[in-house]
This record gives sequence, structure tokens and C-alpha cells, in this order.
Amino acid sequence: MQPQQNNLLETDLLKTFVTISETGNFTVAAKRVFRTPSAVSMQIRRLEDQLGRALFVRHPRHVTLTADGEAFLVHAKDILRINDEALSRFRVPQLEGRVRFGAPDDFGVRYLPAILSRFAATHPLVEVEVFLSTSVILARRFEAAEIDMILTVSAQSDPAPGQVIHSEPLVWVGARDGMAFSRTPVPLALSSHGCPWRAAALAALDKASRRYRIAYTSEAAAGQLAAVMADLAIAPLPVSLVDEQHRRLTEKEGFGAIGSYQLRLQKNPDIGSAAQAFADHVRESFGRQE
DNA sequence: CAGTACCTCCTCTGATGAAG
DNA sequence: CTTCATCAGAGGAGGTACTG
Repeated sequence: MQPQQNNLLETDLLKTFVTISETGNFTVAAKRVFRTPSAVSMQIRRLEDQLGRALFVRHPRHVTLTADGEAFLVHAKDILRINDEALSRFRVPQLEGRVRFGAPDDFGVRYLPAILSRFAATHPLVEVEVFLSTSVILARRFEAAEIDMILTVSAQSDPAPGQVIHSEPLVWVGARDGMAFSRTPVPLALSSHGCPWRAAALAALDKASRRYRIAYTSEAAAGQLAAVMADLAIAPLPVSLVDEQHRRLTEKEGFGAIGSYQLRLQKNPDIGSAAQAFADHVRESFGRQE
């Protein structure tokens, strides 16, 4: 692979590269950047030719970053961020203000860093005050007008207030080589009372006439995962939290479908333009328009 | 300076092979 | 059988050099 004598990196290629690194998949990334998979494939080949290094390891069903790809990703994100900052500096009037945003703890760990980072790049003068807690507590503070907007989780069938911005299946999860799922009664690590995941999971077990005992309760998914990793219990969790350290339990082990959960955005009707911009940004981060 | 021909690049469709 | 990355060939857009 001979490096090309081109000293300028194209932001289009960088955007595609970053998108693939996020999705781990050329086809999904192609949809996100509104190009065909073949066009994306060629863009990456062009970038690799320009750098003289392979950026991805091609697996049968997905791609992963090489060590060079990991290193280049940091620079690619920096360049795109600077690009966004430069554009936003001249394209849109600078919004100022403050937004009080509440979200579930797990959301804070998983999604918030990227959302805050991108929002800060385009709205550097807006102060974001973040409240992380359970959906129940967040709803209470939202009702008391202590928070401008909140994200809450609800069951698929639950007629909860707010706009659905994300939906995802819940699955039963155990430790990768664990045996907790085979015990009778099966030990569970659940979220706190009031969480729709908890109700949906128990309903699924009741429906299957499966005997269980609640061994651990945690307000955050991290607490449930700790019990799962120690093989002390199994837990109902969003499918996106399952990785190579876990074992996804299915009908084969006697754990059928739980259903899905929804992430809903509620906002105060009379929020300012800065808070409105943040609400739009959160929605767009999940691919939803108002 | 405008028009034309040629070249390069990009994206598309459709096909292919690998792998689950 | 399905999914995925990649390849080949075709067509379009834009840039450049040439000509009158």
C-alpha cells in the first residue's frame, strides 16, 4: 500500500471513517452517510491509500479498527470537531443560555458524553446542567419545574408522556461462562421498583411459569451488571449493553422475549431557544425529528 | 471569452465470493 | 439462504486544456 502524495484529508472521508468506527459495519454506516456500501468501501480504500495504512480489519460480518485505525480515529474526530466549530461560528447566530437536562444514570454513561461533546462544538456558549437519576425521581423534579427537559424510560405498551426518541429490545443477560441462569429458583438482578424493565421482566417470567427470586436490586444497570458478571444473578437489560463478557439468554435456556423499552423526551413548553436547541440535538442524536 | 472535447472522480447497479 | 464487503462496468458531474 503506497501512500499518496496528497496532504489534505477530505472531511467526507473522515465522516465516513468515524461512522464506520461507530457502527462496526460498512452497510449500516453507508445508510447513515447516505451513500451506497460500495461507495463507502471505496472511500475507505481511498483514505487507506492516502495514509498508506490499513484502518480496518475486515471480518465476515463486521469490521474493527486496526491499531493505526484507533490512532487515526482520534485525529479524525478532532478534525471534524474543528470543522463543525468553524462552520457553526459563521453559519448560525451564537446561542447563549442555560439548559437543565435530566436523564437516567445509565443513559448518562452510555450516550451523554458524545451528545454533550457534539452540542458543545456547535453551541459553545450554552451552559448545560445535567441531572442523572432514576426516571421516577426525574419525573418528580420535572413536574416541580426544577428541570427543563428529561429523558425517561418506559415499557413499549406504556402510554407515558413525551416523544419516543429511541426504542430497543430487552434481553436476559448472564455472565459469559456463568451458570446462574440454570439455578432454581433463578436469581435475578433487577432495577428498582417503578422501572418498566423490572415489571416487564417479572411479567415474562410469570408468563413462562418460571420460579425466580430477586437477589439484587440496583437503581442503575451498572449494579445489575456487577451481579451478572459475578455470576450471582441474571438480569433483563437493553440488547445494546450485551458484549463479549456476557451471555445473551434465549428460549433455549428457557428465557423468552421480554419486550422493548422506550426512551422518551419530555420538555417544558416554555423553554428558551438554547434549551430548545439542546432538545433538537438530543432528538437528532437518536435519528428522530420533531 | 465562449464552446467543445477530454479526463478524472464519484456513485450507481448488479454480480460475486466468503461466511454464518 | 442471508448478510456483507468488494469488484466491474456504466453514466454523470465538474475541471482543464484547446480552439476559434
